[in-house]
Amino acid sequence: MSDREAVTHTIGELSREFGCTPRALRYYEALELLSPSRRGKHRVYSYRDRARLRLILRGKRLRLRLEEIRQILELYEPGRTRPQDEVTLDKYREQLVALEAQRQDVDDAITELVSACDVIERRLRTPT
Amino acid sequence: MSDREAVTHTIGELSREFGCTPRALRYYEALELLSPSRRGKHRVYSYRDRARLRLILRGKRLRLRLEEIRQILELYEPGRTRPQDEVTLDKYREQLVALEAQRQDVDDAITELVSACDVIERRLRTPT
DNA sequence: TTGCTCCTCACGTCACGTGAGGTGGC
DNA sequence: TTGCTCCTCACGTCACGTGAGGTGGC
Repeated sequence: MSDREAVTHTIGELSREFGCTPRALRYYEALELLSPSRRGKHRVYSYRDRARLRLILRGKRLRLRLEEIRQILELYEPGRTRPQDEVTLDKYREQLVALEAQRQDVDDAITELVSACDVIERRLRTPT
Repeated sequence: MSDREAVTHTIGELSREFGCTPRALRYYEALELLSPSRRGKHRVYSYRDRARLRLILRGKRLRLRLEEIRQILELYEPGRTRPQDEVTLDKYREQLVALEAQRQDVDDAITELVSACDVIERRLRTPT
């Protein structure tokens, strides 16, 4: 067993390292995204759990839903094969379409807000 | 009483016209964003209610929270005055900052997704 | 009588936040 | 004994979606 595999973490350590709350880690466990072992009642996170958490948070940055992240994690369990890569690629491309729509949305909102601000500013400048 | 003031709407008409569900209109009422009168138990929406709904949906396009929308609607009840305009302007500017952060977020996610797709595509092209 | 629209609960969704109350080892 | 970190419920948040079961007028 290499050193790397022997390293374990508490829930506090991991949440501090990745900037999330312990509650979030427990929630990921409830959704079966993580399954740390126990020492008594306390959770013990292995090197592999830590790697999975990194992937989970990456998925969140990509704005995937936890359920989608769970499916992707499942795919990468035994060893990568082409069909698994293709499934992941499909999910990513779908998400890309969704994100581009979202960007358009936000851009529209910004445009609308800027002109709304203009209207009010103009009104404030007109004498009473 | 002008024609315009005499026009009323059912919940079904309004939700169809604005592309939202009846449930949403009832929810806005529960939050006191709308307060239609009643004919028996049925809701009757006046011209003014309709105008408020338009403002609500505009706020949603601007990605404001319903509670914030409620505050803005309150400001415009009796007649506009400078302080009210200034409060609205402040809210809008805050929201603009939030939206710009969100756009950056989405852009980052898109960039990350595109390169994640690249990695997988490259792997798929390499022979087994 | 059948359809349609409307009504009021009230639970479900999503990703946690936030106490409450308790345990265990330094 | 005091602090600290951990634990398990379990309710709250936000903006509705989704039945369930019932009413009223054409």
